[in-house]
Order: sequence, then structure tokens, then C-alpha cells
Amino acid sequence: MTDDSQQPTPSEWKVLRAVSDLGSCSASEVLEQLGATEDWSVSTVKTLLRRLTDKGLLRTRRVGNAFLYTSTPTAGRALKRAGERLLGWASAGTVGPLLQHLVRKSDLDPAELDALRELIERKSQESGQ
Amino acid sequence: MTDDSQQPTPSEWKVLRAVSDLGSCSASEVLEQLGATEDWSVSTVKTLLRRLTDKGLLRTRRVGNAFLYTSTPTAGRALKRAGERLLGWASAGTVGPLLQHLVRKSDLDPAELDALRELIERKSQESGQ
DNA sequence: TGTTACCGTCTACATGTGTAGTCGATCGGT
DNA sequence: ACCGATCGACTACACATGTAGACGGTAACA
Repeated sequence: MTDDSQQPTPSEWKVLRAVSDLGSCSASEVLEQLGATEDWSVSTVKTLLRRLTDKGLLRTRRVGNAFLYTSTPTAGRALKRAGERLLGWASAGTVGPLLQHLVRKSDLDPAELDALRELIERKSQESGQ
Repeated sequence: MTDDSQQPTPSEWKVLRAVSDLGSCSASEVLEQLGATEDWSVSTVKTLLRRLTDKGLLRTRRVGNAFLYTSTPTAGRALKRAGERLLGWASAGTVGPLLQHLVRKSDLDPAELDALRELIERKSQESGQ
């Protein structure tokens, strides 16, 4: 369940994110999507797609002789795991500042900000009681 | 500045965190501190300490024939960088849920919760104006 | 002053990761 | 039925990472 062996590597994350953003896509679409930021060959992307599939983070559906890639629920869980791992790296007293930094750097819409604020208020109550 | 080549690896993070928690400590203290969670040999810890020092994340001060390790400001920055990287891996619409997850998993004291709440309120105002 | 611990350095090596070339199969158009 | 454009599979290889043994120096104690 908390198997770290299927955590994506940094490069794999970029591909995984591209697939998640695209929804359901072919290898070439992924390559095109990543073209803006990365300068990878087709082979590189295909290798990363395969490794992600092997790890169970992507699922493939055959369409003609090609594949359509989709991200799996496991991928969502992997992101949370990665987040937990990050928290584990923060030393005493640095978790708060870290979270502030993340919130500051994030571009959240009003609804998300609201959800976050509510969550924090609820947490404050619990700890205060 | 945003040089990823000095980002710690997962194992290095554990050591770095131990040093940060201990403040200023010897290799053996680090080993002892990590003994609770990891099952590493002395050599392993020493290698990781050296690699962290090479990356500029730890500073050493000679005391007798031993070293005292201290974390550097660079280490703090590295944590933030790691956080930003995590955000970059989140696909569209998953940043909010990710942050919620992190806040939920964190054990924050009232002051930290308050700071976070204020930050979010300020952010809400900005986006709402 | 010899010996016992302990320390950091050097070396090592299996596995993981980043990156990409080649090749046979196949789809689409002629 | 043929040919070019694609696609996935297989292979490759340098460098990073996880993990640790061996060794020579030195501090401390007898």
C-alpha cells in the first residue's frame, strides 16, 4: 500500500503530470505537450511511459496499433505519498514555514482557498479544545 | 540558485533532517538518532554526511579528530525547492487537494495554524479584488 | 608508551535513473 | 499489393544513488 517502489522518479512525474493534464492521450501527444518545457526525444518519452505503466501509475488502452494512456488512481495516491514524504524531510519547526511557502507559491482559486481555510479553522478548534 | 544538482536524495534528506533536529552533532549522534527508524551501518551514514557536505547542505567544524555537523541555510532553501518541485508535479486541479492533504497530515501548533490562516485570507482578498 | 576505540577517507558495487538508438510490426494512403 | 510514416519493444549506456567494507590516523586510557 505504502509501497515506495512504485513512486515515480522526477522525470516520470513530468510525464505523469502531462498525461493527467491531457486526460487520455497518445505518446505523441505527450511528447508534444512536454515539448514546451523538456527537450526529450521520442524514445525518452516512450521509455518513461512504459516505466510508469510498469509501476501501475498509467493504464493503456489499445487503439489501432497505438496506445492511449490514462492515469490511474494509484497516481493520485502517489502524489499524496510524495507530499507526506516531503513533510517527513522537514525538521522540527520547519513544517509550518514550508506549508506557508507552498500556499504562497500555489495558484489557488477562491473555492480551494476557502476549503483550505475551513480545514485550518477546524484544525484550530480541535487543537484548542 | 535554483541548482538542482545539490538537491538531497531521499536518503540524504533523512540524514539532513537528523542533523537539523540535533542542531550541531557528530556522526555517531546522527547514527544513534537515525537508529530508531533506519538500519544503516556507520559507513552508510558517514557517506551520506560527506555527500551532503559536498553539496553544501552541511558544514563541518573540526573538534579533536572528529567533526561536528551543522546544517546550512542552503538546506532550508533546498526544502522549499523540493516543495516547489512537488507542486510542479501536481496536475491541474490537484494542487488544492494536495495542500489540504498536507495540512491535514501536519501537526501544527496554534501559532502556525494562525499564520497559515492569515496567509490564506490575505490571498483570498487579493484574488477577490 | 602501547593498545584500544573511534574517526574520516577511499574504494566498491549493485541497482536506479536519465536519455536515446534500432528494429520489426502495422496503419494509411496509392 | 506496395510504400512510407508511426508505433511499441528491445537494447544500451553513462551517471546517480543506496549501502557498506577496508584502512590509516589519532585520542584516550592504561
